[in-house]
Parts: sequence; structure tokens; C-alpha cells
Amino acid sequence: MASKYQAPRGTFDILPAQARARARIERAAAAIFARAGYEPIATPAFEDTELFERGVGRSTDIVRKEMFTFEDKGGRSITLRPEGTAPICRAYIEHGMHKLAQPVKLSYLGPFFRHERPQAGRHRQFHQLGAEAIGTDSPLADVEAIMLLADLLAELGTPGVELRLGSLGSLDSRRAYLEELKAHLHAHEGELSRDVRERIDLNPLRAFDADDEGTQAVMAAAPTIVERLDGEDAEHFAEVRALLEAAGIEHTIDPALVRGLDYYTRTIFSFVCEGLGAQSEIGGGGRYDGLIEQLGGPPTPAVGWAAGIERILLALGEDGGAPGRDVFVVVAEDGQRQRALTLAGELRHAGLSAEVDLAGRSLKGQLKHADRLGARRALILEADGSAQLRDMGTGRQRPVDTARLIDEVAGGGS
RNA sequence: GUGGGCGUAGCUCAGCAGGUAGAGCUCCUGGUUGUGGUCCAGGCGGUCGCCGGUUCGAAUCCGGUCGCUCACCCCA
Repeated sequence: MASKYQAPRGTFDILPAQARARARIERAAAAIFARAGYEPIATPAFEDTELFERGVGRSTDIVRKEMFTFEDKGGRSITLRPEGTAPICRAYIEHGMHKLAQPVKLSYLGPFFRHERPQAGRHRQFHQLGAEAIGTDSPLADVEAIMLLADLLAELGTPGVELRLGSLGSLDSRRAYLEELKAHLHAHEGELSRDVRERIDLNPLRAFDADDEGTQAVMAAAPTIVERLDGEDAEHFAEVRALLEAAGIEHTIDPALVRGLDYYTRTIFSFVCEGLGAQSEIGGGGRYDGLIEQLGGPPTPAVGWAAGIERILLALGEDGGAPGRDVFVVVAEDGQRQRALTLAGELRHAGLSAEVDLAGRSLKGQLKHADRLGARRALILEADGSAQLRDMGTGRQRPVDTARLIDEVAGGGS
């Protein structure tokens, strides 16, 4: 344990057992994305700092205190990406994707970086997978996106998942609403908990999920943003809700739903999972109709989400299980080692997993090793050139002809 | 950035009215003159996070520091 070097704070090594559990998630997501036509895209792990300042918003915690920012040798300010949507929008604009058939549907998977104090479900380098549908303001796109994440979580068997839904309206109506909410809170300052009172101007929405009674009473009479949506925004939200109902996706309206980025408009949503610790959000997203224009592109509505892979793993409680092997080739006598490797090669070319002892173990040691690896069968090569195929489950073995090895292994049960 | 808990073998931990380090698991070897999974024996493996202080003597006490972890904040 006294190793001199450790993975940097908030980072971690993904060891083989973990890698297997992650691979399952990644495969499931890739299949869901492919079937729905969300094509993979990958953007760099770092971008110009300004992309995030303009895209995510200078007032957000992410930009104010959580970015890994440094200067490159040319004096440019570079930032390790804290989120995936702004870079994808940058790519959309840079490659003129507005000229493609709209919407452009994309999916991604990769590492992201935020300089936060680590805790359960929160790391400095973490992994997200996500989807974006760019170029349509149809509520159908909002619901299709939500369906993808709901499907993924369901297919993985994630327990206790809940969908929270909200709408922010346009940037203007959102700003107006927040002023109204602050005014309401200021008018009742005396009845609020100290915590909430101190954050009225910083984060008034948080007052909605305060536990103390005084605050709850004030919030019961507070305006909600959903009530303040104007005509088109209200209609859009109603359609999203109706479509979710039609798709059989349960959800609850949450007036306090918070997103960490400034660019969201209209629909926002969050999948939460109890029992994850303090970081209960497993994935979330929303519509960002103004972002692409904000970044210098043509006015382009879009919707998308991201989910935290570490959070999904936490919710699944998975360890990855044992890898297993189809065959372990054992030698009864050292002179057979070269032949063992050759035969393992044949098995591998046939699509089977096969290993040989690389450590000079005794016959007994090799079988023990095969057992530890979870090998289903052991092929034992005798000094006289004959061979036995041993079923590691039952302990039964029979002679086999290594000239017809693939047939022998594929055919017989043992 | 703030607060709580914790830092002893690869892993999980015991040891702590201060006397100079242990267990289980893992791994390797043997018991089994060819054959694993149970059992038994042996072996490998530790600057007791680091620095300093008290003491004849510290893993055990004190101070500092670093790290991990949980929570606040905030979020994937």
C-alpha cells in the first residue's frame, strides 16, 4: 500500500472486473443508439476554454470553479471538457451539419473532467454516455431522447429509477420567473430556514425541496415555472407530457428540477435513483434551443441528455463477474509446451478462448490455474502425443484426436 | 472551499493501559510417482501513510502533514 504513486485525486483505475461490467453498459447503449439512428460521434477531450464559458455559461458552478483549465505552449487557454453538449454543438457548426438532413442524431461516450471534491458517485474524471438530436423543436424529439435513456436503464435492470420532468420555457420567461420567485421568497424571508434564505439570489429553486416546515409552507404558495410558461412553451410541454403518457413512461413533474448548465430551454428531465448516496441523479438533460446560435451557428433547436456511467454502475452494484475460458491447454510434460501453444492458437482461430500455462507450472499447478481462471475444459497433452479432454465441471475426461481438435471440442459435451 | 470517519501484508482486518507486528483470504510449493475445485503443512509478502516530538523504548501517546472516504455545496 505504500506505493509512491497513486491515481490522482478523483480518478481511478478501471480494473478488468470493472471493465467487464462497463462493457456491458456500453454494448447495451451502442445497440440502443444504433437501432434508433443515433450515430456515434467523438470530440476531443479538451477544447478552447471559451467554448465552455459561452456554452455552459459563466455563472454556472462548472465554469466558475470546476474546470481543469491550462495554457498550451502557444498561450491558448484550454479546458478539459466538463460536459459533452457544447463540444458537439461546436462540431455541428464547424462541419456544417445544418446542411445535412435534420435532425442530426448523435451519440457519444467518453471521459469528462470536473475539479470537484470527490465522493460516492462523483469523480474528477468520470464517464458519460449521451445522445443529442439537433435540428428540430418537435416534442417528439424530446420524448424519443427520453425513451432511449429509459430503455437503456430498463434493459440494464437498474433498480428504483424515477423520471423527473420540468420545463424552463424560453430564456426570457425563465429569467422573469426566477425574479418573481426571488421576490416571493424575499417577501417571506422571516419564515424561511437560514439555509434557504442565504441562497435566495444564488439558487432560489432549491427552496422547493427544503425539509423545514416554514419553508415548505412558503413554497406551497410559491409560483412554479410550469404555471408561468407562455403559450407556445406551455403547449410544447403539454405535448411532451402527452407523448410520454402514450409511450407508457411514468414521470413526475418537479418544479425544482435544476440543471447545471445555462443553455437549457423548455423541456428538462432527470432520471434519479434512490440508494446512490448524495448524488442521486443517474442521467439527465433537456432541450437547448439557443445554444448553437449562441456559439455562432444558425438558430437551431436541439435536445439531448447525458448519463453517468459510474452512477449506473453504482446503481447496478455490479462487479463484472468471472471471465471464464473455453479451454485451458495443459501439458503433462515440458516437451509438449510448444505444441500446446500451437493448439491454443488453433482454438483461438476457431473463435474459442484458450490459454496455456506461461509460468512453467507442474501438471497439478496447471490444472489448479485452469480452475482458477474458470476454464470449462482442460486439454491435457501427453508425452506420447495423445491427448485428453477434461470437463472441469464434472471431472470426467476422454481421449481426443488433436488432429480434429476443433470438432472434438465443439462436438462432445465434455 | 467547509465538516465527520479512516490510514497496519496484494485484499479484509486484529493488535494500541508504549517494549519493537499477527490472522483470514489470495499467490507459490508440497502432502498425492502424472490430474484442479475440499482438507493439511510450508513458503513469499509489511519503512505499521509521511515528518517531527515525548520516552531507555512508539504501530500504539502528542503535533503537523499527505492521502482515502462520506457529507455539505453542486451535479452525470
